[in-house]
Amino acid sequence: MEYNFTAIEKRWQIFWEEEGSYRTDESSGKPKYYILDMFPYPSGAGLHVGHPLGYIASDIVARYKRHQGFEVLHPMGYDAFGLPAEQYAIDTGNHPADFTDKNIARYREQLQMLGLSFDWSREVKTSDPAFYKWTQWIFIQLFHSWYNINSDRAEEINTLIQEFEIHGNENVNAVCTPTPSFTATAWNKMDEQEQQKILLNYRLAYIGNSEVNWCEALGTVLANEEVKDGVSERGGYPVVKRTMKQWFLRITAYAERLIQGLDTISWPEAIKEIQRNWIGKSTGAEVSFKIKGTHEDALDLNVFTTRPDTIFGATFMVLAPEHALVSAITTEEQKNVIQDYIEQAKRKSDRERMAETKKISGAFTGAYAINPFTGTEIPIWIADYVLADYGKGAIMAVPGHDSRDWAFAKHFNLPILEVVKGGNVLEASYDAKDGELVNSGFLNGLMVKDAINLAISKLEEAGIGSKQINYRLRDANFSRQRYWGEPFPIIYKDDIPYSVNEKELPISLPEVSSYKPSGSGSSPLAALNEWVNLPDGSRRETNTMPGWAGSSWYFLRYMSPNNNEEFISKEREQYWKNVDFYIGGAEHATGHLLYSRFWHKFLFDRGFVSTDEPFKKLINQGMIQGRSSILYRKKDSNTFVSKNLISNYETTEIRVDVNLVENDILNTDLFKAWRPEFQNAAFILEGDKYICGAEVEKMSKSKYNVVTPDSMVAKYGCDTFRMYEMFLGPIEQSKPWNTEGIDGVSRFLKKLWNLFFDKDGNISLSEEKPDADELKILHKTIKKVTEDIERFNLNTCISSFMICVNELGALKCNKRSILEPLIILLAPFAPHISEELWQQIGNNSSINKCAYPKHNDEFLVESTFEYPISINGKLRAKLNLDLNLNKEQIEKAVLQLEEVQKWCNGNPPKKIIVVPGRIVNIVV
RNA sequence: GCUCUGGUGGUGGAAUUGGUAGACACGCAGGACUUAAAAUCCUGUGAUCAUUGCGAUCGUGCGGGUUCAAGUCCCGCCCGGAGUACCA
Repeated sequence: MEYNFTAIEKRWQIFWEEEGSYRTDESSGKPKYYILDMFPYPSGAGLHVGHPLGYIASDIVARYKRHQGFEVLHPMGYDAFGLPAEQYAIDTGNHPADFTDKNIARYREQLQMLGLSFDWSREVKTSDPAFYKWTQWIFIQLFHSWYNINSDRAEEINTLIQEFEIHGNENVNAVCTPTPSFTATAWNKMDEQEQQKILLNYRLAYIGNSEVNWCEALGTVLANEEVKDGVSERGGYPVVKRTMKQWFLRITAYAERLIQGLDTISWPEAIKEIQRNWIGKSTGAEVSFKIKGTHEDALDLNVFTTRPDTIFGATFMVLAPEHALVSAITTEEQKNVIQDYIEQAKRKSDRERMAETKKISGAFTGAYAINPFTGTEIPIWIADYVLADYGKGAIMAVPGHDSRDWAFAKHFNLPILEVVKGGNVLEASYDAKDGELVNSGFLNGLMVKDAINLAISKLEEAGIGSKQINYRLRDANFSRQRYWGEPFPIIYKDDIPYSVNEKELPISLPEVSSYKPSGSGSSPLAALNEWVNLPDGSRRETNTMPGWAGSSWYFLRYMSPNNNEEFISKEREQYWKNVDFYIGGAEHATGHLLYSRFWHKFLFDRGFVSTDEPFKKLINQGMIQGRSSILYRKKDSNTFVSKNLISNYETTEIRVDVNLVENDILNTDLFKAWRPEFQNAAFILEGDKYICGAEVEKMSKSKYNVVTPDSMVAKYGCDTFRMYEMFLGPIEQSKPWNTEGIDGVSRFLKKLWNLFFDKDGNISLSEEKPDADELKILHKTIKKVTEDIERFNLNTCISSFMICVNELGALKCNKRSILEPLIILLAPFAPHISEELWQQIGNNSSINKCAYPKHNDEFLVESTFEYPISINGKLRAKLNLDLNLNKEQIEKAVLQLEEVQKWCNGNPPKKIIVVPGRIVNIVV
């Protein structure tokens, strides 16, 4: 019987579907295992061969865990809100939902074709009102919460209101927008509007009037994570800073816990490091400087520094141009200079500012600060190398020990002072935190570390400074001026935001006539007068939520996807807890993976979930790149020159569809038919072949290098395709797609198939007892495959299967006792062929229900070992010896070898190292 | 610049605790079967030299070191990929 993969795969996919093989059942009483793939955005292009890499890997683990007796949650769904659908809607006038649903249908079809064991009954999409009802609900919880530093967690806003009513805000220790202090009496006297304004300073979802990333081309603001190199991540349009009223989420409240939590989860070190850097914790001190000529209680200049030890070396101060004190301290003579500089800085876009980082610029305010320890007067400058929104927006410049300050000092001819020994401050700044303090009064003679501590305690004693920790992380901008996103569950009364009643959820996305952003900074929803303006005079929030809102919690929804009463069923949450194993790309390191952790910690604080990290283990699959095929066109002609002949001609390169090329040889007939302009193409061949060039680059339509899983499955079957994707190499590594090697896997499955059939094509298994060799082959494979799945080395599993089948083939083994466990072992990797063979050999229930085979060490015991004999560390001979021999016996046997005698040349060996069961090394 | 990664045959890759470098595949070459091709099977395949046989030397980005023994550990460099970028 032929191995007809098309028929086999279809048959079992229908069977599993009908049988409900992959339905998850929380009542099974088994231990749970939650394995998750990252939420795909269903793009119009569908899947290419790179996408399924992670899906296949997670599917193998899911199936393996089921065989191991776990109840497995392995769901799939769609991050369905997003810009491409909206852009399509703007361009065509069609509803983005239609476009999205069409794409989802295509995605699902492709995923099902791969035999992935998802529980499709749990499929979710973020654009479904039944889903975003709960995204809006979580937002309301954020709105109704504040972060209490004393209890170090988020609490319901009522606990804050109660505190205000009794003690005012004097004892409140919260992560909040700076708020003047008030007493209980004052609070109780305030009217509703005043109280709400104050509460907004404390809420975890709040409205801020601050600088945002405005992207004119997209007509919306973007989060820091959505801006790369001064342009939008999607589309690459310029982004400028602009002050707007926006919703923010107070993620900064969780900065420390987001760092600490990294130590408790099993993630790639690289991703953890990216998150640590993104959060950007730095420890130092806040120091307050008096300004010359102002009174005691007048303006102080506060700075943040990580090097309080170098305070004696501070020879000037620098403020950000936007700093609040600038206008107050600037002297009459310097007013114009400063004004000009501020204007000039304002005009620069982020991009220009970045491009000009090497250019040094600044202006002198005319004012002086007083060094609290020396009394020295220090000139105060402004410069755009100091950022307004980091630290205090002001620094004490120590040119001797900070390279940026040094460059600034050189440029403006300011004094440079050495206060830490170790470098030559006339040549370059000495930034290392290592060395002895000099020229520094009471710090002299101390090493940097001790000096930092002493400086801080002196500052604290004098009441002019304290230890301080700063984070680079900013609160997350949560408003988008877009149509295709979740509407906010917020209405305004007299400009004060209130959450809508939870019973009114979901606030559905209304129909609009135009999907275009208004451009003035409001969304298409703002044009819907009837929707916006409510009968009682209040009005709705018209922004929508960003793309990452739904993806920050979707993995919880899979646990109880149809629950209409709660965002997550309590008992289901108790069972599944969090994701055991998460697989996806590394590109979400500072977006999705950080926001999800933030939301999860928040939900944990508020008692809605019982774990404080969402994803216990994370693996990043590598990218599969495209391998483009290149033709060389003779200049100004329709003649194409084969690759190795191009040095004789002047040629230009063009890319050709990789589907017209096999093993780098162009099918010239297909090429002529590809496009009308190539109909009469001529070729200069090598022999009778046209050899193409190749380049590795991103897989994309425009490069004609897209290979789809559909074409691979049609040609080789999905079992072969699945195994080949795994065989390519370690899952984490990026590599170019190359179809050539797939034949090896295809041959392997045919060889396996043939083990089950006699030469007339009839199924034929022997019931004979297996011999020691056969058992060894099987159990060696079981051991290796099991260990490798546990380590997630799926590529070497495939090699082991190949070795096993090759060895059994050589023995012509067709014994049931060997082949039956083998196909169970293989079932997670190639489920269809395994199920087919399983049922052909007389089993009636699905192979999916079988327990995974366990290896038995007894069958693996060897009695002899072929020792590699090296002389001076180089392999010279081999010798088969009994493993029971002791060191002396081995030594004796080895010395008698002719080869050894030859190398010894009559002299006794200097030294012999014998590692029993491993190696013998002789030093001569 | 800083941080993280990686560098092994013609190609994808293996070597899990310092112990036979190149498993397993692809490709290539030769052979068998065939009228022929495809498919299948067998043999060979790191490089150089020697080839009548034995063999010898080199070899995991480069240069050092530790060790009986280094792809693996240590020190210093080079190159690629990713992240980040005036973060005080």
